[in-house]
Amino acid sequence: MDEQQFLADYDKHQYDSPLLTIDAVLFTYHQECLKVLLVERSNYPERGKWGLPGGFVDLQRDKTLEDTVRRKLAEKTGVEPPYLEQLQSIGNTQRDPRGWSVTVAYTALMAFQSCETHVASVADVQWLELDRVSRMDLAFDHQTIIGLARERMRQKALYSIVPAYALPETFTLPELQHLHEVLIGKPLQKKSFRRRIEQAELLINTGEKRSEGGRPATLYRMKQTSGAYTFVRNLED
Amino acid sequence: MDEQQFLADYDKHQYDSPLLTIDAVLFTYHQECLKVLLVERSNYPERGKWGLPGGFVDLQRDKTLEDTVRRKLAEKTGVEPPYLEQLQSIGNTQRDPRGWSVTVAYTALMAFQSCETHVASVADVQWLELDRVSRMDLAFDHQTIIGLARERMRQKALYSIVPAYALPETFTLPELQHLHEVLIGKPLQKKSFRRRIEQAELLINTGEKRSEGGRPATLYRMKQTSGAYTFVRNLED
DNA sequence: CCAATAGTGTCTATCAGACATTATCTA
DNA sequence: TAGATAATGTCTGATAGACACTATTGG
Repeated sequence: MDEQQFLADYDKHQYDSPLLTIDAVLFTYHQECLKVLLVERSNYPERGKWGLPGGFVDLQRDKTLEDTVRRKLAEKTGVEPPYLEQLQSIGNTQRDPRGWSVTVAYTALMAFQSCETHVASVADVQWLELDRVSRMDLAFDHQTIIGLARERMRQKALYSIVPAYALPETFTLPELQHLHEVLIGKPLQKKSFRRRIEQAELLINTGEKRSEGGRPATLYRMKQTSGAYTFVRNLED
Repeated sequence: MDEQQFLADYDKHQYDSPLLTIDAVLFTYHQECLKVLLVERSNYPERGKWGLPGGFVDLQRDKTLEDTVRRKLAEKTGVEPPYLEQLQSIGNTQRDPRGWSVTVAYTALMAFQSCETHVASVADVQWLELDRVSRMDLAFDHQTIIGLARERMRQKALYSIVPAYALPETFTLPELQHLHEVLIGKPLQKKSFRRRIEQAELLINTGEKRSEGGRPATLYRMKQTSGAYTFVRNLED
C-alpha cells in the first residue's frame, strides 16, 4: 500500500481519542483591579456555572488553534485581544465528566474599554474581579487554569512590560506600575520601575498628560516591539 | 433533561474533532554534543522518515497527558526521563496530511548512559547530533518543534541549571558549563558560571574527583530542588 | 499656602564580565 | 619540569533597592 492509498483509506475514528477544547483566560485591569472574563454556561456539563470562554475547534472555519481562540473571544467581546499567548495544555480523565478531555489554554490581555459596551450588552458574559473569582465554584478545572495564567502574568510582570496590553492604548507610568504591583503582589520602587523602562526605551511619550488630583502624569504608548522585550534582570520577587 | 441524562446520551463523535497526538523532544549531552532522540517511522504517514517519539493517547492506560509521554518515551528508551516539561501545543490543518491535527509537545532531558544499551539494541531509535538533525528532512513539523525545544533550553541555560538533567547523576562543573555553552551558543566566563551556582548552593560536592588530563575536577550531584531554582539575573545573551 | 500626585537625584548593594593568578594532576 | 585542565582573586561596570528630594497640579 502506498501513502496515497493509506490516506484515502484513513479513518480517524478507528481509534477513540480525547475530547479537545480550547479555553482562554482573558485578563484586564480596571478601577485598580485585575479582572477576568467569565461566561455563564448555558449547556451541560456544568450548566449554570461560570467558566472560561472557549470551546471546540471548528474544523471548517479554523485553520489553526489560535484561530479558534480568537474566534471564541471575538464572539464574547466583539473584538480580538491585542495580546494572546498559549499558556499550557491540560489533559486527563478527571477534568470533564464526559471522560478523557484535553484543553489547550491561552492567556490573553486587553483594555477594559475596548469591549465595555459589547460585554455590558449580554447577561452571560462578565468581567469579574480576580479576588472574587478565586472564591467562586467555577466549571471544570477553570479555577486551576486561572491560577496558572495569573502566575504566568506575575512572572511576566517581573521581567517584561507585557501587562501593559491590559491597559488602554495610552496610559500613565503610575498606572502601569500599579498593575505590576497587583500582579506581583507587593509594592515596587517607583524609581527602579521607571528607570528600566526608560533605559530600554520601551514607551513613546505621547506629549499628553492626565490629571488625577495632583501633578498630571505623562501619557505613554507602547512601541510595537516592546511586548517581546525581556529585561536581563528581574525585579525582586 | 438533567445532567445525568445528558452525560448518558452524550456521543463524543457527534462533532468531528482534530487528531490529537503527543510528541517528545528528548535531549541528552554526550561527547561534547547535544543530541536528540529520533525514531524511524515504520507506518504511514511519513513512513521511512525520522521523527520525534510520540503518538496517540491510550484512553485505557493513560490517566494524564504526561502518562502518555512517559509511556512513549519508556517504550523507546527503557526508562522514564528525570526531566519532563510541556513545551507547547501546535494545531492546524497543515501539519499532518490526514488533516486537522494537534500535537502537545514536550521537552525531556536524560543522561546518555541511562538508556545507552537499550537504544543500541534497536535499529529504529537513535541519538542524533543536533547539528546533523537540523539538515535532515524530518516527519511532519518535527524540525520546527525541535527548534522550539532547543530555544526553550537555551533560555533555561541562561537562568537555571535545568540542563544538568541531560548529564549523568554526578558530573563536573566544566562539563556542565560546556553544556550551557553549547546551548547558549557562546563561551561563558568560568568565574561567573561557578559563582552563581555556588552562591545559590545548587549542587552537592560528592567528594569524588575525575581526572581529564590535567587537575582533576570535583564531581557534583544536583539537589532535589535545584531544577526549580531560577536566578534573578540572566547570563548575558 | 497645603495636599496630593508625578517625577528625579543619588547612594548602596549585588552580581555578572573580564582576566590574571594559583592549584593539582599526568607525562 | 612542562603542559593541561581546574579553581580562585579581584577589579570594573551595570542595574535594582532605598529613600530623600523637587515639580506641578487643584483647592
